[in-house]
Amino acid sequence: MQDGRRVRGQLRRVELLTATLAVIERAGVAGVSHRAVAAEAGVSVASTTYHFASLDELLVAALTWAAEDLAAELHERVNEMGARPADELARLIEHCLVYRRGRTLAEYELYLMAARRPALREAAAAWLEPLTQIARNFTTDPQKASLLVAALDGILLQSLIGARPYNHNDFTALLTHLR
Amino acid sequence: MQDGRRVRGQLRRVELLTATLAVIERAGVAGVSHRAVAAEAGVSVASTTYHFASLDELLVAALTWAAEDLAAELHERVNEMGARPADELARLIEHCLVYRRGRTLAEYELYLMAARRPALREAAAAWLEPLTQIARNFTTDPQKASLLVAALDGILLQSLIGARPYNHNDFTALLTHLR
DNA sequence: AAACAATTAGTACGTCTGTCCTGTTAGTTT
DNA sequence: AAACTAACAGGACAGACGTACTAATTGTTT
Repeated sequence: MQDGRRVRGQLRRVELLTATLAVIERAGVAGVSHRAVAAEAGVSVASTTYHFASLDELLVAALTWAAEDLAAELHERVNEMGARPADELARLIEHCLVYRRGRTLAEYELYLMAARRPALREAAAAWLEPLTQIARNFTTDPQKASLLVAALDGILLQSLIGARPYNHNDFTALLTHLR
Repeated sequence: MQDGRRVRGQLRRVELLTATLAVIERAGVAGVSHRAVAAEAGVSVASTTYHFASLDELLVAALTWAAEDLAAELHERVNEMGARPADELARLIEHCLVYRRGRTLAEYELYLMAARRPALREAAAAWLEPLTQIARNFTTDPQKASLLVAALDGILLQSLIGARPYNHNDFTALLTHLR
């Protein structure tokens, strides 16, 4: 049988990771500290240092965890996507930019972290995997698919920053060039 | 006539901004502190706090300054670009990813900062302006042009992270879909 | 029940941080 | 020359930080 202490520990580990994501949504990666995360989770500081010896370890874990989480969510959406992919793809982007805006921004901040740590390349690449799958669902041409993945990244980024507001019709119009 | 003290002050201001960019290239935005910047510039701490009262002010100034700097450089390249735009565009991207890799990464970190401060939206948008111009040089269709701008952002980002290595031929092949 | 292990709480230490304050230098104006 | 001011240096302060250490708590094994 499972050790009850360990399952509780794993639960708290997840609590700490979600708390970390919450902190990042609110204050950015810069706002992450053992104390801030502990406060967010309603937990003692020692508990965070127990599960994640260093801050770096915490951030790395948060990145990989967020990547898995996003992959799982996107995977669901991929399965539901069939009839009118352009419209549904647009709705997905809108979802990321409106209802999940903070989370998406947090993901991009973590995403960029990977550029400085080779150990995270794999996790960051996994991030793109479900997107690539969606793209291949949209068009069979592999070149157009990878172009679409890049464009999705760019559109999300630019809209997050507010340099270019998101517009549903504009976006679906763009997609017609990639069928 | 100009005040000699002020012109020296402005020079030091620029020195501090380039030092800030250098620190960001080396250690990321997270590594920026008054002391780190002062050390990089070989200057006393008080000098940085004199020119930029708060750290935030320093980062904001660094962002807008970097944006202007990049815009100026891209503007030059736009003028030289004529004969074979696809190839030259690919060379530009390669330039950003190889010879200017650290700087490009720094720019993206600052770029993302704008998402949390509405005051920076304008500066971030200015960042896209020369890119847009290049895109319109490449194709007359405005939709394809904005698609290209987004794709450029995505490709740069993904290559910086190392999730997708840059390949010259692949890239020029992608561009054919956007003529 | 007793020995043990996983987890949590409280706390303390040294370091680095942002920022302010005081004095000093150098250039400008009158 | 004297008053003034922009620019700079050095230092000091309180606070937040990462992290290690010790004890207490809780669950498991024997």
